[in-house]
Amino acid sequence: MKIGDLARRTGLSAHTIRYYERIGLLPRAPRDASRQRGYDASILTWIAFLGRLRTTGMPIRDMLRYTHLRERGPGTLDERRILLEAHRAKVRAHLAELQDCLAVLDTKIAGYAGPDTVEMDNDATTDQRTRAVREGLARPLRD
Amino acid sequence: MKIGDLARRTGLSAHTIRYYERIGLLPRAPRDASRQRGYDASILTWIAFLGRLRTTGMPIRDMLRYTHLRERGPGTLDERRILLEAHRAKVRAHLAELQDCLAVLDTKIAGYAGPDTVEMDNDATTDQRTRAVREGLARPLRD
DNA sequence: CTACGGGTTCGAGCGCGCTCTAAGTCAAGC
DNA sequence: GCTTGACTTAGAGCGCGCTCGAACCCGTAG
Repeated sequence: MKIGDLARRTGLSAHTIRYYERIGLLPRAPRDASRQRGYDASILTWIAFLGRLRTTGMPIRDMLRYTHLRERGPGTLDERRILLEAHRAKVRAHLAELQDCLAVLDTKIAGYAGPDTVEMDNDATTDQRTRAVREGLARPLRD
Repeated sequence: MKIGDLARRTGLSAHTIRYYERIGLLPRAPRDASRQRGYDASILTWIAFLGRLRTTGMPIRDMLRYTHLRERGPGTLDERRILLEAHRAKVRAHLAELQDCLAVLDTKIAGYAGPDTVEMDNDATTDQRTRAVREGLARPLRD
């Protein structure tokens, strides 16, 4: 598989793939007679995994740490697990935070849609009234 | 309230608060006799709301759009609602994606922890053996 | 033979969201 | 009066993760 094919199959650009190789996220691909990279299908799973790490907000420097541990072989399993566990904790925390923000957003949007409107400056996150609204103690306001 | 107090109370730096004012996310604060900004407690709720938008990944340019609509008054309520609804949809999608990634991460960590550590195919430059393992032709190795 | 659509390298540039520097003003405390 | 420290401005700089440009090399189709 050439770099263009890989790009199409991963959604990364060829530029990005070369960049990942340059910084060490991807192993140096073997070149053919005209110095072009040739990829094995196995790279797809690794790229997909990197994608998960990226999606969950892992900085490249941490992906590199993981990658380098992996290259050092089975002696680094514990370290890798620890690294992933730490990352998982961050992802969970972020998830919780997002869910919280989403609840606020829901409340606010519900306020906009409310049948009765009092024009007030209430662009708050969780002020008294918003909390009351969420608990069904008051009707939403628009702002 | 002066900018330093506001910084302490919001977790933003004074630099960032000035920056937000400069770009229009925060209204121009009234200055005192020595040109220093004086804040009213009401700014806290607005900053908290901006924080929610930021946490949920809204780019500054969209926060600006919202801010400007808000400044134009009640005639923009519909537009604001639409903007927030669109944002909410993105947040929900992102949340789902994160949950999916988290599940993968859980599986992978479980793989590392097991007494028989199974070679997971998302952590591999999938070599011959790994492919064989996947097809049940060989026993798993640690990598 | 030539044009074209890939690929290669190296290094510069970009968009984002801050973050900091420099040079100055001001008010309070010793 | 002097020091300290928080504030002011305009504007430069930074870290991240790409993204692109320039100049060149190949192999194949017309």
